[in-house]
Amino acid sequence: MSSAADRAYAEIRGLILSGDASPGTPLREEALADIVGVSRTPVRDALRRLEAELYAVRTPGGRLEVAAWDVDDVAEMFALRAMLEGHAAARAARRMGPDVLAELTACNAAIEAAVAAPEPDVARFLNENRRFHDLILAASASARLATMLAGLVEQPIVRRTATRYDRSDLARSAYEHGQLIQAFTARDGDWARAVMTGHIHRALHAFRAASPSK
Amino acid sequence: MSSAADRAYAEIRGLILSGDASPGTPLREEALADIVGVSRTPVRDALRRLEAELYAVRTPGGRLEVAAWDVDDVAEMFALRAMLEGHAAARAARRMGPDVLAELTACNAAIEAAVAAPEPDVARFLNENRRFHDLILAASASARLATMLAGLVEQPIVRRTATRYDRSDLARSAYEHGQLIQAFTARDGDWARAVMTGHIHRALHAFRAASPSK
DNA sequence: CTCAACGCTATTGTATACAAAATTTCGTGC
DNA sequence: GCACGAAATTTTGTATACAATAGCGTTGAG
Repeated sequence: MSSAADRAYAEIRGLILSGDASPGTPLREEALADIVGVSRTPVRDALRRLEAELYAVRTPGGRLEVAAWDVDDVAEMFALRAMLEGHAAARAARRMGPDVLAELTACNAAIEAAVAAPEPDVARFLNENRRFHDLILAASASARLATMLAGLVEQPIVRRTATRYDRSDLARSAYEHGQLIQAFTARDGDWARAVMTGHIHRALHAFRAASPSK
Repeated sequence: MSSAADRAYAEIRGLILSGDASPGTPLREEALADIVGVSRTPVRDALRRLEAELYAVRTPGGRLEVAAWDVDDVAEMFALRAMLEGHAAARAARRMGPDVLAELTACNAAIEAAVAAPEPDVARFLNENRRFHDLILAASASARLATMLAGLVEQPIVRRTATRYDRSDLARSAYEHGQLIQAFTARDGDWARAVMTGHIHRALHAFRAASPSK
């Protein structure tokens, strides 16, 4: 795909998620173009994507600024993720082939290894966890689901949640993945949906517990 | 908002939904710019939106063409709508104020009037039906839900479904709306979700029944 | 001193020109 | 006649210039 527009997207998104651009900060095309080192055109493309994903919101006059995500917004994102990933798991269960099943099993073995290490390897946990969920999403074979979930799975939020996990939380996560694999093996969509929904909801509550207010 | 880009979006979307641009038709920026009567820039904006909403898909080489929606895709859209609008109804039930409740009641009265007419007024039914669902979506107070549902509620599909309805189907639809209002009055989110989910699923089956194959 | 109206500036929207990439077509060798 | 490759053409990506519009400050009157 396009290089300049993608770099602009990644860079601006990084500015927002890192907090360098705090909520309410105006997102001016020319200023961002200078920062990224490209012209306004690819920056505009990037801003449109960020707007569609609600990283940026439009002021009455048509200007863009960094969106403010409060705790409720994040909770809503988790709730939507729980529904959509649950749906993805149900679809995947009906479509799962032995090859994907083997990949998932290997992936979760890596997760368990990361958890079982003397000092839990959180970075590896996160990478493999992401891969696990991506495999299921791919197996669900729904382009629409993939598009909708793209803007919903915030690695920075997942990370903030996971870094609050102690070893037992991480182990529980791996255990739930194991249950998912069982549900896939049994081709039981309802079971897979239930496990996945619970899986995400537990993450929500871990995030909530780690949040300051409310 | 921007005028040229919006007109381009509406016009190209119209070409796709009307069938004038059949699935697989290449969407070339310059040709579309000539058709709409604007330059490539707003056309590009429009195409990006259409791509995000999966009206257009990208070929390996980065070119865009009209997406092919088969029956399964439409069924998936209904399934996602059922989940998301069910969620919206549940949220709305917890947030519903007496003013919105009154609007919904009036709106459904208009729907019942359209159904009860000697010759059912399908156009009015569709308009008020859309308004009914929009009111609930607004009451759910979730910008993210609104964004996700925007590309999912295809009026042309809703129309194709509704035009297959006989009077009893239309009446059933109005009845289900009445149940929703009851659930909102009782502030019962679970009830509202259940009714809304069923409401959409019934529409899916009406659509399926009217579809040629499968 | 306050408020409103005007003009200026900043910012986005649109058009066009140019660069890069991909596809197609034509030619050449086997 | 077919396959491979290179050039030409088409198409998209990027940059820049221009137009339109919203926001803001200033100035003047009441």
